[in-house]
Amino acid sequence: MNEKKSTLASVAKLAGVSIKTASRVVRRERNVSEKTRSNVEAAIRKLSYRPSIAARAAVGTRSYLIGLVFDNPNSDYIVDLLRGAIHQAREEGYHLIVEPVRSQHDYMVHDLRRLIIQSNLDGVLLPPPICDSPDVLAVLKEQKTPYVKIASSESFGGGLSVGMDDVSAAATMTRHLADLGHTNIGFVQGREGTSTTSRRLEGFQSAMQERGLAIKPEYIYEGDYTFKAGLLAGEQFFKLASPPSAIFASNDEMAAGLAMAAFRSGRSVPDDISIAGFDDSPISRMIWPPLTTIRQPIQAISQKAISLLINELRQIGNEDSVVTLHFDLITRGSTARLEPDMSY
Amino acid sequence: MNEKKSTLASVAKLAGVSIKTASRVVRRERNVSEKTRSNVEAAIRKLSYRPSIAARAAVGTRSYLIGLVFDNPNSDYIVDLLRGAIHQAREEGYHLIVEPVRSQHDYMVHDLRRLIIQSNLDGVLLPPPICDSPDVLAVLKEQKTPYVKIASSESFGGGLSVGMDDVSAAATMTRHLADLGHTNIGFVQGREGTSTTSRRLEGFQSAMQERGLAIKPEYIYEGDYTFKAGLLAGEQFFKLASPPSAIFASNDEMAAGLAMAAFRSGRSVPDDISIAGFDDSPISRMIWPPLTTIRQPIQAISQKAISLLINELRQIGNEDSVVTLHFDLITRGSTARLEPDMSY
DNA sequence: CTGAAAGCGCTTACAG
DNA sequence: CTGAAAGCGCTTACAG
Repeated sequence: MNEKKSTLASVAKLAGVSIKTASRVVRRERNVSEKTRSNVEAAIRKLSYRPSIAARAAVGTRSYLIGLVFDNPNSDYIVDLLRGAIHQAREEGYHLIVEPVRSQHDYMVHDLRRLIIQSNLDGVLLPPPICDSPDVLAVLKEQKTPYVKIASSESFGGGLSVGMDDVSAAATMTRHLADLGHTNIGFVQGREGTSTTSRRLEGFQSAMQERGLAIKPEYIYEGDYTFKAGLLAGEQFFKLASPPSAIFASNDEMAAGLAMAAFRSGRSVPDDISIAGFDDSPISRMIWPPLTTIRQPIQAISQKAISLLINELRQIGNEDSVVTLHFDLITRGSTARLEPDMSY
Repeated sequence: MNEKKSTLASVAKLAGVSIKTASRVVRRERNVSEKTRSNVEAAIRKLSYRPSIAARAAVGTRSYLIGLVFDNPNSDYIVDLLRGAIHQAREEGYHLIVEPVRSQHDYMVHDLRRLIIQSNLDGVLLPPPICDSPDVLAVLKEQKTPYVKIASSESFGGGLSVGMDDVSAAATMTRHLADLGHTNIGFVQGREGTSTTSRRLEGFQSAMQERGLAIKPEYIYEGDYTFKAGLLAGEQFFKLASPPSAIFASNDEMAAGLAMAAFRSGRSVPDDISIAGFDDSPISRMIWPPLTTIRQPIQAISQKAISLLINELRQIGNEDSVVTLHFDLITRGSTARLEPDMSY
């Protein structure tokens, strides 16, 4: 109950060494004898000592502050990212400074520069889409501030990067639908110009080819990641003489739109039509039946990103500057085996 | 471009005063002559000086760190709260430490205590539902850490509190439906036991009475804030011999479920049935037609909350310890005037 | 491998 | 109304 903050001095005293030596152990420097190290470590444990970030930062060279700069309309994504990043940062003795920006505004670059200087940020975490902003990367380079990009398009701008394999995830979903017996599979694309859009399409196409299934032009709809695009895609598909028996949308919102279109045309999901999404966003569980989808390990991604960044700051370095993490196929009620008597 | 961090010493030098006096101006203390003050303020502006939070914190008494502790599944709400809080905190020279917790876990209280001690938090911001946790309030009181509750149920636990008038918001929405000519108005409640649920019901009831409209028991459905509850509510309403011509759901997800039920029963929104939600959450714009709803000034609420908290920390004090902010009625496509020939 | 000294940018008592 | 001094908890050179 009566916890009190312990200091480096108290640790040093308990271990019978100088403050400097205690500091060396805390900071995992070399040149400490094994015996001294274990003595100090025992004292640290006993006093449950954690270095004061404030004092460290006061010294000047480092702030032990990492910025999470975001301009992303998807709050669920951001909060998940935040959870992973906070956890890892705290683990390594860093604080996280969250900064929401509006990338379309001119003063965004100015604000960012000010934030970096003012708060003396050691490094910055860059989720999409801001990770693909040349202006932002230019400021970071000008300020010589290290950064990690999350799910960036390719190796744009260099630097550290953590992401997921969209191509193989989309291929996995496509194979799932094929495995359920579907051969007429529709696909709804995301917004043109974003890297996920083309990579998810690529995964769909490669799996279709792999299974020897035809990709009919009328089964591909150019969407934009909105519910309404899914609704329109569904209306168009269901007007066809022979509509697809399964549709894979590039995200969950469009899949929800497809489900709405299905209901409006009197079709039942998944009995009459299987629908699959991507992202495992909350809407995938908000509608009925819930959506089969792809889950990204968002927290793991941001944890890894922080970890790469801190290794860089400590000049430990990283084996790979680009890390790709795995995804999960989540099967729920919106997809089902194609019943032979249902096909026309 | 070549900005550099300016220090209190540089400000003092430029203004021709001691560091201590410069500090007094920065901290808005009394006992500084008008002339000296304006000199120092000019120097501050010229050097665009901002105090180093780290150095301040190193001194010990204050950390200039405010914790935002949350356990809320609604990410959009949290991110909005975050925007307002970050903005205001930065404005006042504070940093925000974000801490996601899981209130059902036993170690949550332990983690919170540790966070407060470790990071030496000056104060804490408590959004719902954690603002109603007796355990959390107990830790805060034990640590003598000031806090502000957001949208707390009544004056539970004392302390500072900022929220919105749910009763009057629900009444406003009900009047809107009555003004459109609806007399048979259904209502879908939220989850039993939460304070918003009873307050929104209360607002509905009082406005109905005010307009002399009957509240039929079969027009009230006990929901739980989920999409599915809205779906089930709709199915039940539409089975009635004379269903309502307008339905007001206690949140947007349930309203979206109602819309889905309407479509499935072959009804058109808003021509056959008007539907209204509450919260102005993203789903209200994700479905078609978009929902008429109530918008809470979430960012303004968290700004005000931070401002109250900091006044408390500075021992300036606040006029009111409980602040209620206003809401907006957002009319969109899901509600329409009741056409005489449509009523049966 | 270990330590005594100086200093980070600020604030808190204490004087005048 | 204003200032010189001491110190916050740590780190960075510099010695030995």
